[in-house]
Amino acid sequence: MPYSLERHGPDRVVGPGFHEQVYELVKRVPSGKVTTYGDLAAALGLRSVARHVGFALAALPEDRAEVPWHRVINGRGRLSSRGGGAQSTRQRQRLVAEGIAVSPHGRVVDFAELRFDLTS
DNA sequence: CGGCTGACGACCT
DNA sequence: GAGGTCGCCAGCC
Repeated sequence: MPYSLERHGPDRVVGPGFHEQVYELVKRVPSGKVTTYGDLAAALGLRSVARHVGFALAALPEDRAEVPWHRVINGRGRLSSRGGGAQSTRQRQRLVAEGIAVSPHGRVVDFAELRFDLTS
């Protein structure tokens, strides 16, 4: 079973604990820059919770527009959002709108240089 | 308390 | 590059 709002409704995942910490961290990523699930996890002090960072973003409600979730990609510099393809397309368009080039394969061009240092 | 599920990552073939 | 395996652990039944 994939993620569903039925089980992980906004009022259940937003607010307490982990998810909210992830959102606060993502909000620090400036326009034109990107970060990774692993970096966010490391910034939270738990390298191993990268998967949960992804899960937290998957559970991000539509009304949390202040959280730039589209700037979060995986450690290999690729877009990995699911949301049934449409979400991935939206992420791509938002990145391009910020001046970030994305290859046909979904890889962020010059990923290493656009990668935002969360610890700075 | 036990089991399940992953927007991941490191590593291997 | 393209697949597969395994470890990780918070939040939800």
